[in-house]
Amino acid sequence: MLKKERQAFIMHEIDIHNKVLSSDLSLQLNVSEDTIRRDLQELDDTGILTKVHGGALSKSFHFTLKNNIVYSQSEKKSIALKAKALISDGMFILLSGGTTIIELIKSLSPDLRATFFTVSIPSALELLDHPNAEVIFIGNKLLKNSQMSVGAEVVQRLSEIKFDLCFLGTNSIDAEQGLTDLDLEVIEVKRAMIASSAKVISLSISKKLNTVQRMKVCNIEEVDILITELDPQDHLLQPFLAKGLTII
Amino acid sequence: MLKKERQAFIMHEIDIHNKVLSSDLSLQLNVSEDTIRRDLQELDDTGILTKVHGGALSKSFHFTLKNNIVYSQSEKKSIALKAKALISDGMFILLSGGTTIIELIKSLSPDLRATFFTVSIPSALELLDHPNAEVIFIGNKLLKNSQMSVGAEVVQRLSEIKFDLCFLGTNSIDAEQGLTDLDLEVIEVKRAMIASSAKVISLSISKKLNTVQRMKVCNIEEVDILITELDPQDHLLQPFLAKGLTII
DNA sequence: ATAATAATTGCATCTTTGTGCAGTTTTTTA
DNA sequence: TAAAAAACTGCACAAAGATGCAATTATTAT
Repeated sequence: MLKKERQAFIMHEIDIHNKVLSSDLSLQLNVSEDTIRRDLQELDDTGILTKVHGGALSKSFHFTLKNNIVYSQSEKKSIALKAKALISDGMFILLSGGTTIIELIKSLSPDLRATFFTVSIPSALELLDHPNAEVIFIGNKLLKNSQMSVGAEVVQRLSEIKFDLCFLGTNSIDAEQGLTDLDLEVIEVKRAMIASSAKVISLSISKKLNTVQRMKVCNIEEVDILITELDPQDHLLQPFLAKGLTII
Repeated sequence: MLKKERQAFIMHEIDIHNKVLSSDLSLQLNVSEDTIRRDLQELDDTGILTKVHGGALSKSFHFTLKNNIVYSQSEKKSIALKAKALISDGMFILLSGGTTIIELIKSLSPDLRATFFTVSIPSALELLDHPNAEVIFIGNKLLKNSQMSVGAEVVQRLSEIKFDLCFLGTNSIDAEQGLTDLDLEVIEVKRAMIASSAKVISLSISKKLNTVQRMKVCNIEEVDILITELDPQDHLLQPFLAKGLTII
């Protein structure tokens, strides 16, 4: 294969995915990573992509990244690590949206082979970066703000599948009021998610504990496991323990 | 064999494969690689191919690489503007993935009120930025590379809805071979998209015209309208006109 | 037709380019 | 902060390219 061909392939990949990994390209094109790095350097020199540690980004993507630098919160990372331990090979796992869930996906071992279902586009995109995850998006009408699908069609599809684990990036959780949320359509979907799952796990940073929104999703008893960044002995968690939840 | 004959053969190979290797040509034409190199140099001087280390590339191929960002973008914009004119309020519109489709979505008037269906995540995300579009994602298993959903479930859902317009960002379109693509699962979905739509519109930048991939999606007659950045009188488009397509 | 001239081609030689590898340094991650 | 991943550097070697030269082939003029 000609060098220019290889570089055209790299640009093609960049067009599609907005990013490339040196390691992937090395495998796909059957040349050493050094060669890929040299190609990326050349392409960067001509200015049509931006080389970064590990690979390269499209010019436009790099621009957007620079404009919203996200400091990924250490609390969410700590929650993600605890949640990860519950997942094993072969499971059917249902994921909601939310930054905590994104952290969980990022922290997954690349070797994990499981089937992930989600109704959230950001979660789906993050899952697609995982080399061995089977990703299934339950689609229908999309909400503009939350970028998740809602509606009867979604509820129906969810009811047809039995999931091992359901991870909810929870907005508001309270020992008395249970899970609550803002949007009627979101609530319907969350209820369906909970109903179809053997174990429901709520991921909540501590400041979301004991907060209540307008509309009820379900009672606290429907949640099996609550994961926060706090120590399980923390006094904030005692009401949930009393309700029979497992705290991690 | 005359020099001109040899060079004609080289150009023929370039037309078919978009590239040639000096070593291959040397064997096929039974002359030394030096001679081939001199031929390629001459052809490069006249500007009808681009000589590179190891062989030569077709102009269009090289063009793609060199001007990836700026130029092909403007072609796609021109296509998007022509396509936009076909859309009006209240329509049910089905969109594939691809950068040309993204351009189309970006160019839509903010006042337009229509319902958009898609199987492509990038298209869905772009649609969500439109203030008045109703966005419906037909979800199922997601392909890692193309970020689109595939599978029987998708085909089934598509078959249940009747769309006014279907815009396909076409990979390969040929007057004789029709639409072709690389991936079996993608083909199944595209077929279902075409079957459920009153009008099928193919958006193709000119360099995708008269190219063929491994697997057939449908005959050219199934496509109603072909939109390119070229003038409808362009000779490249005559074969499609002859097949009864509307050219814009 | 044929000699003179010009163009084409292959080969030998030297130069440049492309690629992988080993050792070291930098960056990222746990 | 230590271990792992990625990057960089210099080097070796193979592949491809350039160039001058001689042999062959084609073209032109007489």
